[in-house]
Amino acid sequence: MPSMTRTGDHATVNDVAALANVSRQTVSNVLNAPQRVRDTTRQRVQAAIDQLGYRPHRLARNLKARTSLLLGYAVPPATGDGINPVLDRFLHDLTTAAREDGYHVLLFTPEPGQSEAEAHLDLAATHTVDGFVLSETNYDDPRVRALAEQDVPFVAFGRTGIELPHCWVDVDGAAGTASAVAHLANRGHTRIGFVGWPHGSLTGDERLTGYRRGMADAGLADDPGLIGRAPNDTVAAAAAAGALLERSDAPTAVLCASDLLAIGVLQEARRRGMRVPDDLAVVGFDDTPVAPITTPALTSVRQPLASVGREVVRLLTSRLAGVNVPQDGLLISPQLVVRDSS
Amino acid sequence: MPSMTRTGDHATVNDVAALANVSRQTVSNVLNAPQRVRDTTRQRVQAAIDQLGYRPHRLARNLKARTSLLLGYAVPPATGDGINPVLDRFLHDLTTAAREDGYHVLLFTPEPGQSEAEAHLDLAATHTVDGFVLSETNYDDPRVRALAEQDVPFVAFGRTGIELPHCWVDVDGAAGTASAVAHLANRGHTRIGFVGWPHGSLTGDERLTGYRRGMADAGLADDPGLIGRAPNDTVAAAAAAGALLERSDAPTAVLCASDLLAIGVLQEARRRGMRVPDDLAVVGFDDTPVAPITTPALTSVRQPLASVGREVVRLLTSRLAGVNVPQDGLLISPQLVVRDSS
DNA sequence: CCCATGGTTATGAACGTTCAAATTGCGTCC
DNA sequence: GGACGCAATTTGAACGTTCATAACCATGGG
Repeated sequence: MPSMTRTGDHATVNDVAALANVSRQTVSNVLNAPQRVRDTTRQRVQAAIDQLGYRPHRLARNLKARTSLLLGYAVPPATGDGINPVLDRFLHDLTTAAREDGYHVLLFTPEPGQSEAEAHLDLAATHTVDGFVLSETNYDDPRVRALAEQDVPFVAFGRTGIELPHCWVDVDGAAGTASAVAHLANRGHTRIGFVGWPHGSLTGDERLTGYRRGMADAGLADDPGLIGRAPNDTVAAAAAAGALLERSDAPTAVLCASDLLAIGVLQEARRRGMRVPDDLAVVGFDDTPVAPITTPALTSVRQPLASVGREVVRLLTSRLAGVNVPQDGLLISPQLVVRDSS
Repeated sequence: MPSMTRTGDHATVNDVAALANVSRQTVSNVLNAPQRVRDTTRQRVQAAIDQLGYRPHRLARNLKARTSLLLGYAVPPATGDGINPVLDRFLHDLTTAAREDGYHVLLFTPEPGQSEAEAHLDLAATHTVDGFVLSETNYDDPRVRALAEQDVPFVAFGRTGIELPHCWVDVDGAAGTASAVAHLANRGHTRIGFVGWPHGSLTGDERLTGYRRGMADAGLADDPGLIGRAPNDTVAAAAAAGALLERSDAPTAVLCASDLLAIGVLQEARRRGMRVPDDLAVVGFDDTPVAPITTPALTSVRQPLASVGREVVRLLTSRLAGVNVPQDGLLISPQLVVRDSS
């Protein structure tokens, strides 16, 4: 059995110092700068540490060091329907990357009646966290504006179009859709449709832009009649797909701005008795966990969330460590995962 | 424009005290016990607080109060395939409930080479968190054993079979599958199959138990030939379902231990040209976000994750506040969500 | 006139750690 | 042999807050 006793409350540097007959500072040095301590003393102190099961008190250490070693992340409000592409995998990667740099992740939500931006500023002002990771940004994101104005360290996963200098990391959605179009063109498709979100979403606009670029690159006509829009649910997507498929010059392939939209398109194809991919090829975006288990398995553009998480944390912790990080963006290319639907 | 200046570093109680011509303790009282301070003084201090934009320093306050006001949660390792039923929704509810009680959630993962249990003990010993929330427990969970032995406050979402006194909250999986069987029996099914996980999972065994109880309650025979087992992926589930459907006395309905298994069963049914629910009814478990978007939409047993999160946090914070919480369990009944597959 | 009273404010200490500077120990060089 | 240099260790102070206690100050009663 281990010698750890746990008499109730925990030992402090002073307890260790008393037991080892040294000063508290020497105990501190054994832990933080062992080369400053003579070997014989170090061993004596270490024995005392082991005997008492001493662990330094994080709050005390951090207060002195004026750092919390915490990165704040506002857990996004649950998006009623649909599969959140981010939370699932991203948080794990974020947490792991943070640990590698000596940080932990603090989750929070705004108080009732408090905006997201206010909640962030509040945690920064009280020194609860050292910096923030943002996700699911959009045009003119108020969080980015507020934090950038107040010089609070943060890195955003996603762009905002805001001119204030700030760090962001994003997946190159345009490159993703463009490569999906190229893939479909290679398969011989010449009429490739697109089902995207309504106007006003930066991510959505990016993905549409990439689609257009991909069409141009493949030498295909940019026909507005090939483009449908729907909010992010399957029913709306099915309706939008239906409208495209009604046309005399209906597309033989449909690229979607999300997996959820793609599932709606798959449902509409099945309803019409069309076989996928023979009669209609379908490609999604995000490569959510459902993509491999749709029927047929969905070809989708995979977001490299692990890389994003690592880069976001690396940029943020570098800045927190005083490194002069360039306050601009980093684009990471996604990768097309080809399955049975295309 | 606001008067907040942010000259760089933040103001402290001493700065406010100096500006308001009072002692630091009076400033503290204005914030924590306003009734002790004369109105005129209080207003003068408040004006100074506003002018300097003073916010108390969390670390300092918590060090003095000997509490971190953090609840630790180990973000579960990403389950390669499949949809994690927990992380998505549960974390949001957990965070919100924690905030209501004045706490935040701290995410972490074990260091390489460190067990989950060790990682928990480490954070407790360094006073990084005040307590833990566990999820995805199983028989004889080493985390529960370690934390209970060391008297570290925690509440588990899920049972473990461990005899040491400890708090847990769980969804009554047996009640869930039993009610699903009742539902299927009401629909006229007499041969109801079950596709569950391999032996050795407490959650899985519970759900099987409930299935058996439901069959007995409905006066149906407990036929081992109606029970299939598969690891939690669609391919294995399809194979298991195939085996059941090959039998001469094949089931007309199949209840599954998870939505993912149910999706595999749906795929197998489709492969065989069976119509759901007419030729085969299928019911899942967890009501993951994919359930509404399968074809046909999947009937599933919904876990009341919001309630679980609230209860878990309430129990934990009560214990942390010194309330003598009974160290035992709380079972919450899930609710069947009937959709098109049954 | 002095002291008790009770409300209000101020002071010292402490939470547990580490930084900066002071002190000790000890071999070495002139 | 004493001053010097260097390594090892100790001491005082500080991080920003709050607790416990002391001091202050009017007011009213004996």
